[in-house]
Parts: sequence; C-alpha cells; structure tokens
Amino acid sequence: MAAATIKDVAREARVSVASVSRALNGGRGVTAETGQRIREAATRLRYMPHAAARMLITRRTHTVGALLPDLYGEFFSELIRGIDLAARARGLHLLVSSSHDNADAAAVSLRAMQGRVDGLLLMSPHADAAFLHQNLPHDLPTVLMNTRLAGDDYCALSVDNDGGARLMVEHLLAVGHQRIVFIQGPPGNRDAGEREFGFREALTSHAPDSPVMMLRGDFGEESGYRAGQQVLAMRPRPDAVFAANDMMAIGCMAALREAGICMPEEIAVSGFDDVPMARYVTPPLTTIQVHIAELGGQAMDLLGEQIDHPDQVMTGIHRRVAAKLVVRGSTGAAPE
Amino acid sequence: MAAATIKDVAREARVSVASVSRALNGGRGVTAETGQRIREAATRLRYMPHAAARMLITRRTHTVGALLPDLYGEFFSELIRGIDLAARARGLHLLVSSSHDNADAAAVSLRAMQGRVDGLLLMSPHADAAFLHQNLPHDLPTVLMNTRLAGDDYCALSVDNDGGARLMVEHLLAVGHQRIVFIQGPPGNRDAGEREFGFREALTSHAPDSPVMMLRGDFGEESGYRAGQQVLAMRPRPDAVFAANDMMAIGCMAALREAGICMPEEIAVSGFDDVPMARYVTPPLTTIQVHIAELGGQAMDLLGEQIDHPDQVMTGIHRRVAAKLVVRGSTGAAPE
DNA sequence: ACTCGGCATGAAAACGTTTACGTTGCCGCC
DNA sequence: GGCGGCAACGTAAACGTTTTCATGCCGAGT
Repeated sequence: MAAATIKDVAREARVSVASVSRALNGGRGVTAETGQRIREAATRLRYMPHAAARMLITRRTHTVGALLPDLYGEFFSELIRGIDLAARARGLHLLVSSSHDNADAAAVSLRAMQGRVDGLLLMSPHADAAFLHQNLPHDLPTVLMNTRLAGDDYCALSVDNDGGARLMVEHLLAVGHQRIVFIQGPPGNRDAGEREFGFREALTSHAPDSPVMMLRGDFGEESGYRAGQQVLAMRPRPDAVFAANDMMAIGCMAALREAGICMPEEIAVSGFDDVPMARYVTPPLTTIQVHIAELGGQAMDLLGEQIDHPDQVMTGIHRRVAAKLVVRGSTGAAPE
Repeated sequence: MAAATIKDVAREARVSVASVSRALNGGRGVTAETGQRIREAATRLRYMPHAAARMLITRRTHTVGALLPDLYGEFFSELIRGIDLAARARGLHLLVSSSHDNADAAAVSLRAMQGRVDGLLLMSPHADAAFLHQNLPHDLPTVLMNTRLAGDDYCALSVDNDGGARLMVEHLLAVGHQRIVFIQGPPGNRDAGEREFGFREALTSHAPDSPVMMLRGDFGEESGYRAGQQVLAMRPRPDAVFAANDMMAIGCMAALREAGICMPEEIAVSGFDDVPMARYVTPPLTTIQVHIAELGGQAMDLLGEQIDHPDQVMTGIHRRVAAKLVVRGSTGAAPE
C-alpha cells in the first residue's frame, strides 16, 4: 500500500482536505473536537505530508543548498558542521553538493537547485560573475564564501587571512625574530595569496629593514619538508619560519629536526589553520586559528536573513571572520 | 521578474508545454528543428525546471537523505565524503541531517524526509524497531549504518570492529607480547563494545593463559592519559596496551612518556581508527584502519540498488566493511 | 484510392498540497 | 423575526511539471 495522503486522512476523519490541512498546520479555523479527530486519523494512517507537494504550492522548501568544491579534510568538515548547526537553529534542511571538477558540473548542480532550496551557500573556484549570472537561479538568496569575487552583486563572507598573517608577523617580531622566511601556498590559491600578502604588508610596515624571504610550497606536508631543507641552506640563516599552513609547518619541522636544529631556540616555526594535530607535534605549533565552523555559521545566518526578508536589499555585504593567534611552544614564547 | 516556467518557454517557442518537456528531457517525439527552437528559447529565458514540481509528478527526487547523529570530527567527515562520492556517481543529491539529541527530534527529521528523498541512510542511536516503524516513511528504501538493530527488516552495514580487534590481538601476540591491557570505550557505545568483544575473544582463543585486563575509558584523550597512569601502577606491568580508539592511545602514550617509559621497548601501545594524527605521534601508532569513506560508499551503493530495483527484496542484507591492521613503530614491529 | 501505421504535436489529467473564496449555520442584537 | 456577523467547513483553483490520450498529417502498402 502506498503512503497515506491528505485525502486519505480527510476520508478517515470525514472532513475535507482543507480542514485536514488547517488542523495539522495552523490549528485555526477548526473546532477543537474536529481537530482532535483529524489528528487521530493522521497518526492512525501514519500520515506524513509530501514535502514536494508542499514545496510546490508554498514556494518554500525549508532547505538550503551548500555547493562546495570538495568534502575532504577537516576544513570542510568544520565548515559543514557550522552550516548545519546554524541551519538547524533556523529549522532548515541542508542539501550538500560537492566535487565540481569542472565548471560544467558545477553549472548542472547549480541549476538542479532551482525549486529545491530557499537559498544557496556557494564556495566554488568556478564562480565568476558570468558563470553565476548564467546558472544561478536568479532571485535566489545566495551567500558566497571565500570567493575572489568581491563584487557588489552578492553577499560574501571570507576568512581574514591578511589579518591573521599580520598577527603572526607581529608576534614573531615581538618575541625577537628578525629574519622571517615565508613558505608559500599553491600559486593561484586565494587563501595562500592573502596570507602572503598579509605577511609582506606586516613586514614592510613593522620591520621595513627585514629582508622579505620566500620559499615555494603547495600546502602539502612534503613541500614543507623540502622548504625546511632549503631553510637549512640559507645564509645567513633565518631565525623564524612562517608557513602558509600548518601541514607545511609540520613538514618543515621534520626537516629541521632531522638536521639537529633545536626549535624554537635556533629557529622558530609557525603555521596557519590550527589543525588538531598542531598541538601534538613537538614542540607544539604556534599558529593562527580560524574558526571555520563560525565561517559556515555566519554565512548561514546571513543567508537566513536574506531568506526571511527577501525584499531587504543585502547584496554587497562582505564580512570577514576573524583569525586568532594561538601561541604555543614552537615560537619560543610559551615553552609550556 | 519571477523565474521562467515551462509555460514561458512554450510560449516563447510557440509550442505546447508538452513539447517543451519532451524536447528538454527525452528529446524523442519532437522534430530536430522544433527541438532546437525549444532549447534556444529555454536558454534565452534561462529556464531551469522546478525541482519540486518534477518530484511531485515523477515520484522521484534524485535525492537521498543521510540522518547522522552528529557531523563533528573526522569520522563523519569521511563518512559523508564516501556517501557523497557514491551518490554523485549515481546522479543523486545528498540531504544531510544531524544532531538529533533526542528521539523526538530524530522523528521530526525522519518524517520531514517524506517526499523529499528517494532513500535513506540512517545512523541513529534512537533507531529501534518501534521507532522506525512509527516514523520511517514505509516503502522508502533504507540502509542502516552501524546500528545495533540487526533485524531482518532492513538493510544494514557496519564496521567489522570484532575482526579489527582480533587482528590487533594477533599482531601483539605475534610480536611477543603476552600481558595485554585493553582500554575500554564509553559504556553503551556499540563500536566500543564490539572492539572489546573482539579483544576478549581473540585473547581467549589464541592465548588462553594470558590474563584479561581492562581499564575504563571514554574515547577521550584525557581518559587515555588516566588509563596510562593506571598502567604504570599495575604489577606485574603489562607489556602492551590496546586502546579502543586512537585518541585514548595517544593520551596513554603521553602518560607513559612522562614516566620515562620507552615505547615500544618497555610497553607497546596500539589504537583503533587510524586517525590522521596516528602517524605523527612518536613513536608512530600501530592501529586498525577502518575505511570510513568505504562504509559510506557501500551503504550508498546498497541504497542505490534498492532505489533502482524497488521490487527486488533486499531486506535482511547485512554487510560489514573490513578493518585493516596498520603496523607502525609503537608496537615495535616496524621501528622505521 | 483507401487504409493503416507511425510520428509530431496539443489538450488535459494527474501528482498532493495550501489557500482564497463561498456556503452554511449559529448567535446576538435591533 | 429579520439581519448582520462570525466561525467552521467545503469547493475549487493554483503551483509546474510529466504523461496519457487524442488528433492530424504524411508515406507506404494493398
């Protein structure tokens, strides 16, 4: 037997479908007695309203979509968790979609969202203005995350990479390091670029005499290891390393340790991200903590506001979530 | 202006809505020329079919729901990734729902799935038979994950915790350890219980003379640390520790190291899960790897089969995903 | 030439809800 | 007693699709 519909309930309770709808939703416009009878009939038949039918007539899906480039790793795990928490608080379901290797796949996913979600959380490398204009169901509330598209047409939200990098440079300078070398992330990566930018800026503004030293990396632990070997070869030797992310910092520490270098006495090492592992390496890694879940949560909140107040113009809002300095042993400041 | 509907496209292309539907879906039953005209009109109007309307008439949502107890941590991250990958391969969207602290919240989430998904992936502590019977939209394909409900009414899939634990015991015995102490997980936890069961079973069957030693834990690092301190006090001292998960093993190692114990020479330590951190602690942790993503992927595949062949009876199928022994330095076998 | 079959197309029903509107009955007030 | 108003309830339209059925057309087979 197929699932019970509202008609079955109506027949069972000997009322019209309209009354069933009223009794089960608002509860108004129906006698307490009939309401009772209807609810009993509903539970007896195990009636569950058909979401699609409701979406169609109501124009509300109570669902938000999240288009992400990937789901792998701690970053996205935290991001989704933050989104889910905030969505749940607003009574919204979460439709996730990921791994859009190419722009076409992303377009298909985007278009499939039409009529399926009330709003969209979007983080995609393919999301340029033309792409969005072509594929985004227009008049669909949307919040962009960590996008390079800083245009005024959409809401956006991203991590304060610049600020975080500045914090780290200031910390390293404050504890007495002068010759700081930066290990870059993959070229073209937005986060990596912003972190490098913050590093350069802070260095030139706070210590204009310090040399600006760069090493290549790709966010992988291996590349950090190779960078560490290069650090060893540099003369005069740097007294601090600032890696664009934690994994590279950890790789770098491995290379330095193998060479018998004492950290933080001879060289301080620092990273960015505060991955869980950061506190477990020896010495514990000084790093920049970005509250990823908060990024997701704030994006969701922003989206929720847009959904609840569709007429209110909110495009052009661009928020940044703060990054926090976490001092541990690897920079010598807190030898705990 | 509102989003374009199929009617708008029909008017623009001067055909009926039926022809538009045919042209855009099957492509059959329509002239190449008219088809072309319709597609042009569709792109011109940026037409995207309304998913809800399509779900309603088609009775297919091309979406699966995943009800999980939580989203926090690496386990669920991997699980979702595996599910997503398999779902994507089948052209299915993924609706996630989590954090059902109580049975009522879980029931609400379950019922909300009606008409929203084609199938359900369910992992919930509240999922007993009565609960499911009351709240699960019946005739909805469902796969249970890591459930204690081994009934024949549903498909189920879970991690081979017993087997994994047996593998570890066999390994520890093989490298010469006799006095193995087990650090338990939280009471009532299914995974923890199965691992303990496997440990006991393997020990009594392979080394009936060895004492069965247990310490309390709760999967947290702290509890592992405390267990480590208790290990130090035991006389005669155990020569191996098998923690029910990696985080406790790591905590235990910290306690042992503080006491100046050499691992693995004096005491071997092993865990379960193979968290990313396991290879970074010193010495690297011997552990059991469970391919979580595969758990999700296989569950999704099973669900996909059920969805594609609704008449084919598949209830009662119960699969286990294999656990693999990963030998590292902490048990002395591979001092790499 | 007439029929038959196939093919392109359109009209309309159907999916399960919500909701605007109409109808009924009741109560109170003049 | 008539009338207005209000509350409960039913009828039917609407949402945007897909799909079944009917229609008309054209070509081929007899």
